[in-house]
Amino acid sequence: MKLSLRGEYALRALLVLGMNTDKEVVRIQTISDEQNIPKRFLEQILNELKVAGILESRRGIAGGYRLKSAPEKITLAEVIRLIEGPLAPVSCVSEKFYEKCTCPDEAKCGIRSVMKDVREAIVKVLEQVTVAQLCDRARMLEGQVANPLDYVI
Amino acid sequence: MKLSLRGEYALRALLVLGMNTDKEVVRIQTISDEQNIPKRFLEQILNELKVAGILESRRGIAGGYRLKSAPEKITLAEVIRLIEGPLAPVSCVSEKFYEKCTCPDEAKCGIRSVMKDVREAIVKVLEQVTVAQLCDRARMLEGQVANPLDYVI
DNA sequence: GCTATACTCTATCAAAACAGTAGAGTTAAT
DNA sequence: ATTAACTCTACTGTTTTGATAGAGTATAGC
Ligand code: FES
Ligand code: FES
Repeated sequence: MKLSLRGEYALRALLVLGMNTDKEVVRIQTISDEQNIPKRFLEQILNELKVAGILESRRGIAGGYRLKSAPEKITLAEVIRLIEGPLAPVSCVSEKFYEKCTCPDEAKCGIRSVMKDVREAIVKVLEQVTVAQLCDRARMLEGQVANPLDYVI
Repeated sequence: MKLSLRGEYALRALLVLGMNTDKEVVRIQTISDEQNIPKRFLEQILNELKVAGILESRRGIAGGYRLKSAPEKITLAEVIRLIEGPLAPVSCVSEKFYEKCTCPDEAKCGIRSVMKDVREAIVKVLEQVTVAQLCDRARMLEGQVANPLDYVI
């Protein structure tokens, strides 16, 4: 049930980019330093996110990456699906990456029934949370109030 | 976020054993046939479940496996934790298998905050569902009413 | 006691996934 | 022109996964 490091790195990079939407672009080196991610490995991941249309880049000496669309538009679910594949614990309950499994009868499978619930629980969280919210949480944890409205009774 | 085949096989074997609590024991061969699981692979898995105290076995010509405790006592969470390890998507939010990750500051990590929610969602399902309930679902899907009480208004 | 059959234990193995490294190439600001 | 950044493709070592193999041990039934 684990996320690969590749996936974790992708999310952590997006967090950095989300925190720096004021800047034109952020360099790979900066993200790499800030998050302890091997630079050459991170290059691949960011490029993959770019090809997928989540990031855009500028090349050359003042180059770097930035989010292509608003941080509110990018859900963690889509990022993880892109990097990792299915969110579902077994492929036979996956919506986007369905594959039938070796069970004799999918329609009567108790495991499948439970795993559907698990998938739904996971998806519910990850499709709701956007990069913007990820950043809000990070700001909150740093003691900076992200949104004062949260504290109005 | 995927379960390995090993874990899936374990659950499917437990489903069969749960459906056959009336019998003294069930042979590996029977489970293997019923669920399309490679027999020699399944042997290892069942033995692992036995060593962990979830199953018990009888050897010899009338041998086989059965659940050691009541199907209501065995949760899917404990089985998956045994076979697969952590339920959490990243190790830094795992309760039973905690390991710190490469993030610069765990306490201020937005990813970690979200992944905690995901872990909780997964655990909520898998710690609630027992082998008994797994069997109920399977019976339900087969059109047999598992428990007539469910239909009393 | 013998035998057939089932579980037990350890080892091995091929293929895939994972995590990372390397190098040559392209772009663009100065 | 230079330099510092992204780009693209390939490779490599390690670990995990999904098995398979073989020798050994227990037991029911004759
Ligand atoms: S686990 Fe996929 S159908 Fe049974
Ligand atoms: S993901 Fe583990 S602390 Fe950031």
